[in-house]
Amino acid sequence: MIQAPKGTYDVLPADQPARRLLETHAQRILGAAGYSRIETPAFEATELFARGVGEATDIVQKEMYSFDDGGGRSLTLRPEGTAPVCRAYIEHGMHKLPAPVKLWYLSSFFRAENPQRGRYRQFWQVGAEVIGAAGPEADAELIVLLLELLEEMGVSGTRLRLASLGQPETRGAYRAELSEYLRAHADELAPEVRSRIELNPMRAFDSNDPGTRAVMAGAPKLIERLAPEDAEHFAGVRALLDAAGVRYEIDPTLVRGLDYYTRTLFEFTSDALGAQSGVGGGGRYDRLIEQLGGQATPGIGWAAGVERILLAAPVMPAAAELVDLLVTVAERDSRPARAVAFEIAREARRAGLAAQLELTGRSLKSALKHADRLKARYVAIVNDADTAQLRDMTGGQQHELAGGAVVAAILRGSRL
RNA sequence: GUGGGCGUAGCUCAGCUGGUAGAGCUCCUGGUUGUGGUCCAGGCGGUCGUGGGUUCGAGUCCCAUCGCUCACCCCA
Repeated sequence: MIQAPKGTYDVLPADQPARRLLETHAQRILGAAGYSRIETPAFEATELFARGVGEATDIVQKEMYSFDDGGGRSLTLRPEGTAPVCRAYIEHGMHKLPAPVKLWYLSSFFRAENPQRGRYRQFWQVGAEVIGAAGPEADAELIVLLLELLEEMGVSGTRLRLASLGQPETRGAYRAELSEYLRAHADELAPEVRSRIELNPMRAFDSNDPGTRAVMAGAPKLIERLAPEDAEHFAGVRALLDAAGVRYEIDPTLVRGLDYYTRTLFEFTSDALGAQSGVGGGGRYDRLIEQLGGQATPGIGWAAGVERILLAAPVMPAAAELVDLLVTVAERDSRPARAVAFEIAREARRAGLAAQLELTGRSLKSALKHADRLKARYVAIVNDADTAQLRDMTGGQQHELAGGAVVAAILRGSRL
């Protein structure tokens, strides 16, 4: 049996209402704040991600679906949304639009990871980007919008973690300082932490090992090393969030797997999820546009995982679709009756009714049973070319009328 | 890439220490000489993930393999 590829899944009809709700909320919340929807290609030049996301990141190193386009160019199924949006911003000269440019998207992304709860190889993200605004208001606004979306969806047990990374130079210097500190205390660290000192020293902050924790308590924090302007920007963001009554915690150990972040970094987690507890997060990327060949332009954005939001949100009962009319025939083999039934269904739809034609040739008993399950209000049973029975399924009353009068009778009957 | 758990009808599952497959739901037909929602009866539907092995005999034991799932890692 051919199955969906590992880490992918079918969005079945029963799954649609919850997704549609998310899309509706995103459209309303972001649209009201002046964000326009954008859709970029599912694949891009590999170089876009190598340069944008960063050569050294896990995403670029081992998680990209890359392929040759047949002409010697390397393309990659997009693993994230910010770099493509920035590429589109540059390509279409959006810097000439009134700043800032505010965009949102709801798209699927691809990463070659081992799947688990809340983590797929093709997954969906809703994301928002503000390009061309450097002040802390943009940061705070974006955070508040994501919070509103999560609240609107009923995502439970959320926490907001906040940090500032400063500038890449600050971060580089800090990283060297931290590595040096860890090396000096190497014999007190857990082996797996020790082996990652050069690779990812920040992970040492997450360790549960007692010895490591003791060492980390005295370790230098990036937030303490921020340049004055960056510290001021961060204080500005915090002041706005405080004033808005948004609860958050400062987490100096917050790390994200993309190299382009500067200054503000944030992440919402939910304890309703499994190991993949992040529902959405983002940060500022003031160097990215320039790095991709545009004019130096500040930017900030977030992305939230659709699957994770849905996992952490209450399950939606599938609302039954309304069916006004099911059209069937009294005698399965009557061709004239079938022709009239076809015409009645068509006429009903043109009149704005939700009308279905019985298509499988079931017995009349079965057709009525079917209508009952569909929650159809009326069933039209076509006798022959001229007459039909119109049955009201709520009460069971039924009367005979001309086939051409069925739709009019329903419209009369359902008028309130 | 690594580790744990699990793979029996479309779905949810049963099948004791090995004796050559079952239930409920769904679906279809009939009970109603065309008329639903309850009820009753019948029917459709399974190479027991796959391939080897042990055995007179394997869904049941052993090995391998594939898939799903959770976790590590990382992230949405």
